[in-house]
Amino acid sequence: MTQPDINPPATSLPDIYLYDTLQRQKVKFEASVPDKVGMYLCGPTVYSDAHLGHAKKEVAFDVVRRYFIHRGYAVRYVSNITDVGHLQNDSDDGEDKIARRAALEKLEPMEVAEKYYWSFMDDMQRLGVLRPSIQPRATGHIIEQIELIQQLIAKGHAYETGGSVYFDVRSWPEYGKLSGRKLDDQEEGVREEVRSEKRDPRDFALWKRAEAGHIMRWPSPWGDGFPGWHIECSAMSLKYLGENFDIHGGGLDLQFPHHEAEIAQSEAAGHGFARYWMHNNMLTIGGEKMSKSKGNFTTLQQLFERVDPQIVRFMLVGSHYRSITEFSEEAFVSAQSGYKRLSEAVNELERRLVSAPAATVSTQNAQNTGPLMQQAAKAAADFEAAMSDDFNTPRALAALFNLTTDVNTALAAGEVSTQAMQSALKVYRDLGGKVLGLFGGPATAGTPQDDGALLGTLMDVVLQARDHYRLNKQYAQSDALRGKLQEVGVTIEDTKDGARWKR
RNA sequence: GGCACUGUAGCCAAGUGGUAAGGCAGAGCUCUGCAAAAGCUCCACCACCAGUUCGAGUCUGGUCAGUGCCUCCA
Repeated sequence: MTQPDINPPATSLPDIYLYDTLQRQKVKFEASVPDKVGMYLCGPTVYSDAHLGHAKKEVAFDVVRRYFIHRGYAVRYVSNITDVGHLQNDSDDGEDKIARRAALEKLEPMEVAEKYYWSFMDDMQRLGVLRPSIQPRATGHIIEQIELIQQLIAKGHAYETGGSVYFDVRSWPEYGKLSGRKLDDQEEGVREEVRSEKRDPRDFALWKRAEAGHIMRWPSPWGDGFPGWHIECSAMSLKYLGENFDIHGGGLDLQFPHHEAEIAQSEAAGHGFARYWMHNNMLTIGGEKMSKSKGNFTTLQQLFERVDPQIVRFMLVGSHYRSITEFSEEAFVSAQSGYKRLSEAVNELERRLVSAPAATVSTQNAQNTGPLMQQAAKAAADFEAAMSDDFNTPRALAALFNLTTDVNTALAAGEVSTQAMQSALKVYRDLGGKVLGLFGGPATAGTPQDDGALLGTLMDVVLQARDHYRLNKQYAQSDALRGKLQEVGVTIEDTKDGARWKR
């Protein structure tokens, strides 16, 4: 992706408010270090292909990041890759997810991690998700994780037993503050614990002893083993973002126990942790959460075979990140049409700007400058207001749609000053493009100047032939030509400036 | 069972107590040889009941329906 440019925000731009899960309300964002934002996002466990639910999360936080950049912040965006195979469940005989996959695919565990890591990266690139500033891997930070565990043991918040180390939940009264759980409330609900080495069934593993045959294992002060699921995020965020970094993000389903455990580990070890917590809601299909375990998922690769990634992204930003997004085939048909409406307006503006350089604009067209200039400014202001209010992308999108009506109206009315067209185009490019991540990919409908010179010339020939028929009122022939072209995906539109084509 | 959350037009989806954004689909009209594109117009008793208020989709209580987390999950 192109790097967003430095566009110093006007002083009148609204303060940014975000919904903090910890405080359970929208709060004004204030950076811990002026003009800088440190973000940590829980990344994928790379043992299978990413699906649409992962895309919702990645796009949601990508937009948050992009908006901060737009507002002039330098963002350090850290998103981890979990390449340690965590257990399928909490019992001793649970299988390691990556090892299981490795056996299935007859690959080395690290081959599995590599394969799905790159598959994930490909998917994200196609979705227009900016690459993280730092993308640390869990297996590359075993030492940091061990150190953190040692700190917890030293402070009496963790204990070793039989080669495993557990976090002592009872030693940390704040455990439960993020998810609003009280230890005693849960007592009833916790299922019977098979393993007896924990002091309390809710204690969670920081380090697990590797049983014989467990492939992914590392030496530690407690013998060969592997890190618990939660500790990597605490260790890596501390290393790359330091204490009291700004924003920690992730899926709502990670709120408990994962994020709860992260906070407990970091703070019990004596480190300040995230200042704001953001959680995206789930993506559903048929009213049910799309998830790997339910098997009701559509992988991004499958999806991209029939839906343009830009359309997928457009659909995702069409609902708020804290709302449930209902996915259906109909949603894509709708998104396709909606996105086309926006991108056509962008294309049309570009076409006009190419064919009507500023120098040729006569002063009598200046009357058209006013309305569109103001409308573009209003769209930008509406967009900023929406995004500043907890990243309300649907409302931001509505501002672009309103502008689109204004643009189409102005263009249909006659010539518009290049200045007005440029300011409208700037709204699409800077806000829809750089902030929402749209209009950047291959989804943008091809314009003649994008295509090879040969194709352009050929089309000119075809259109000239068709014009000839039309001038002679040989409509059967001209319509046949149009029909043929439509069959191969080329649409002809007759305008008062002559015919044009697009695909 | 515990803890959260949601219920807005055919579909998707915003909504910060003051006569319901936006998109898709649909209907009519304008433009057009036709079509497409575009524009204009039309299209919601905000799950239900009660309360607070001059006024409630928006606050409070209750009812119904559904979802998420409490076990791996974005």
